[in-house]
Amino acid sequence: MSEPQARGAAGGEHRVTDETARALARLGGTSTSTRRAIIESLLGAGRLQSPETLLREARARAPGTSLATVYRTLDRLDAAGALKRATLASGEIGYAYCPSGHHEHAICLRCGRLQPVRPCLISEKPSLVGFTVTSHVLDFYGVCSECEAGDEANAGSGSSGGGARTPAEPGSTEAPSAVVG
Amino acid sequence: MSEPQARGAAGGEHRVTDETARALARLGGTSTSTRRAIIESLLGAGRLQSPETLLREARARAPGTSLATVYRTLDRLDAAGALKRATLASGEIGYAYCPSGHHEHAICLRCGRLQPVRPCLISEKPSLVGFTVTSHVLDFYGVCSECEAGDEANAGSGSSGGGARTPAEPGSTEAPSAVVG
DNA sequence: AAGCGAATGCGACTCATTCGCATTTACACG
DNA sequence: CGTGTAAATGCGAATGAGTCGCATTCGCTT
Repeated sequence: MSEPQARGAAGGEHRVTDETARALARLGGTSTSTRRAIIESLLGAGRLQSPETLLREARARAPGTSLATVYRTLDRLDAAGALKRATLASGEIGYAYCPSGHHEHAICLRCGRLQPVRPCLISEKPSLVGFTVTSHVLDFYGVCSECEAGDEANAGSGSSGGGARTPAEPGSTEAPSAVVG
Repeated sequence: MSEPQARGAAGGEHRVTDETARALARLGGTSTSTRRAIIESLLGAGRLQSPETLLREARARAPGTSLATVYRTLDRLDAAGALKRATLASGEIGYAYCPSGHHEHAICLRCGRLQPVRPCLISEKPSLVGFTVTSHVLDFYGVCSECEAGDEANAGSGSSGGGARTPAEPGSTEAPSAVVG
């Protein structure tokens, strides 16, 4: 649900634009206003977002944008190995842009916030007999401090058990994108 | 497309049965023949399998099994944190059972073979400010030696080396040949 | 300014996954 | 060793994310 509590991008204006250009370039092909709108929505969020949300935000920048194009753009990003996809605790599927093949993140299953893990924890390949590693994904699932705070604030009124829903069970079905190098 | 392959397990018969019982217990609730059939199909594979394949194999053991129940069983396994789900290179979605919350694997994107990484590379949580980690997933994607061998065997006739994008047969159930482990 | 191929919007379509409900099964109890 | 009851199942319909085909529009090149 969710209103994304617009996070003021304090100070990063220029950098965001820069990153947008880079992402746009990654897509290959021509650079259209629709694509820019989608990329900007993706980058501005800093979290996993549903295609619907992405569409809404993209339309704010480029009216008339269609859901199909949102998916097409995500596909291209995925082909470039720059897309993160995960299923949140709510069941919603979220997408996010992740630059430069960095695929180690901390993911808040409540709000979808995405935080890169630095430095890379897996810098060298493990010794796997009979297996050629081409890429890896390391995800830490959990709850960010803001969501946790909201939790406590809500505790005591109404649904107490609701909080314990299905938060962090390990088996969340996340789907890796085939990140082909 | 697939060979139900008479399960003449030459060695781990007993261990498989044991593991099956454990998995069955994990599901909670009652222990039905349908569930056992599904679990056995899941365990016998040692790789990511599509729900359709799972259904076919389960039916060989318990005729009349329905796809809905396959999904229901997978759901329970997921809730218990014992399910691995991934999309293979062919686009097929595969499911596999992974015991005891171990979530570090080497995954062959061609054939879906799953190989646990041991010992756990991530034994302790990283220091992530403002984030409570509840679980993690570490996957190494690549190609297993068998698929690679099949590749070379096929190479030479046909397109030039660039290829590689040729989608291998979806869900090719090739002959198992030990080694994994 | 004109030409051309890539990109897009729209709506129909696919297909994995889920649901509702009547029926069957597993297990507890007497 | 029958019986009762809640859980589990099968079936087919329903849902919904994601894709496709095609006519139109847009970006870039000349």
